[in-house]
Amino acid sequence: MSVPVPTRERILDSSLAAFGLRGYDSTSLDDLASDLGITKQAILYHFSSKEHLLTATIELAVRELGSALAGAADPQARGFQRIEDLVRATFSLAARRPEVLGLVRLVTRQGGTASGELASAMSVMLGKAVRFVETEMVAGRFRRHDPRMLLLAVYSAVVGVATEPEVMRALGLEPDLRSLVKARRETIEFLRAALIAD
Amino acid sequence: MSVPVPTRERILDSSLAAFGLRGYDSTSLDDLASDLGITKQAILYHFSSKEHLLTATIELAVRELGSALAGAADPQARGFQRIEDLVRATFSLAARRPEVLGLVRLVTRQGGTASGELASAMSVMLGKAVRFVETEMVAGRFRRHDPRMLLLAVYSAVVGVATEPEVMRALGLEPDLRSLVKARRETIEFLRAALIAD
DNA sequence: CAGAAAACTTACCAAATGGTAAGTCTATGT
DNA sequence: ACATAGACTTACCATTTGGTAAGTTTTCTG
Repeated sequence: MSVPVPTRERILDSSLAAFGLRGYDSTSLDDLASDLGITKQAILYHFSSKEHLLTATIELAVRELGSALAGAADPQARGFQRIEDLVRATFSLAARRPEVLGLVRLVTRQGGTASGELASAMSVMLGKAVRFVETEMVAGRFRRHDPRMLLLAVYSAVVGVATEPEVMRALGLEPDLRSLVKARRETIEFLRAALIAD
Repeated sequence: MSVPVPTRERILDSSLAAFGLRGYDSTSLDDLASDLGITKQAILYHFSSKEHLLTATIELAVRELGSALAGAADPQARGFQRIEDLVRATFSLAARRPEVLGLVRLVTRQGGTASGELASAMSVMLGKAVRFVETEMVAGRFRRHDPRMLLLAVYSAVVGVATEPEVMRALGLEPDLRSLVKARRETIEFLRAALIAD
């Protein structure tokens, strides 16, 4: 027998999916409630306002993102292997739970009140990444660039490829699993070419 | 004396800025109207519904995007120079009119009814780009990749860098003009490293 | 200058939305 | 058995939203 999932968690799951895939303003509490088979007031019982729900949802997304990336980042790995691990983890997350990256993107774009936590969480992750990339450059394993700009480009390329199915369609590629696998491989090759000094 | 701008165009300008920067659902017709100092019904006089307004706004964005890129793409240019021209044009557009790329992104992400025209316009542009990249690869001026995947990565990297100020902030970079210029230069170097076979 | 079309505004309206207040049901501890 | 607290639902409510209907003013045209 499966343990029943507490309503609070079910609400957070649903709102992560809805906010991440469709947007905050496009998702009404009534929509969420009827998806879950409860009433809007049940949501407001657990989260005192829609904005509080968004805050809690962002916290959940930060946890999911953090654990997805932390699980992939072997601190022993050096050079391009570590980048590849992270890219794979990001693509895996994009395939399994596209809403997580969608919400990250939503929040990073809109700024907003509730984004403080995500912003600081990202700052921490990116700070580590900057130091790693710098070390690799000093060691001569990566081409020399501005580490922050490099990461911005890498971040954009990976998240973009992983989360823009419509652009894939415009390119005549169906955004199915096989194409995503191919996109991942190509993205990794692309990054390898950009990063590795011959 | 300056010629007065027709209301219809002023509405389109405002809605392009609002839809592109804040999103469709987050922008009410009343908001747009009061920004323009007219009533909501004046908007509905020119555009029979909010969705029609979105359609017309997308058409405007497509025109702006098309002319910005067409102006940059010298058909004589070969090899990486042409990529560089396009990247410069994209960054210039992102700095001058961030809402255009914002709207493109909004539409490519959400799909939606009104996206048909943008999707087909993008298909045309991307189709040309694919053929160009293929030619360059055959001529040995670019590294061999899947051209579509390569373009997806390039598109994502450029649009991402050009339109995600919050990620720049998380990296400790202020999204001002100087940083944008630097981001442009680094992005071009990044792409050059990825594309050019030594 | 008449009048008709274009470009609006004022006045509404129904539905949706976030939120409040109060009640109901159920489990639990005493 | 009973009070109590948690987890809801039913019943509302004020505001916002996209949209309609009916005027009113401006502009063009014959």
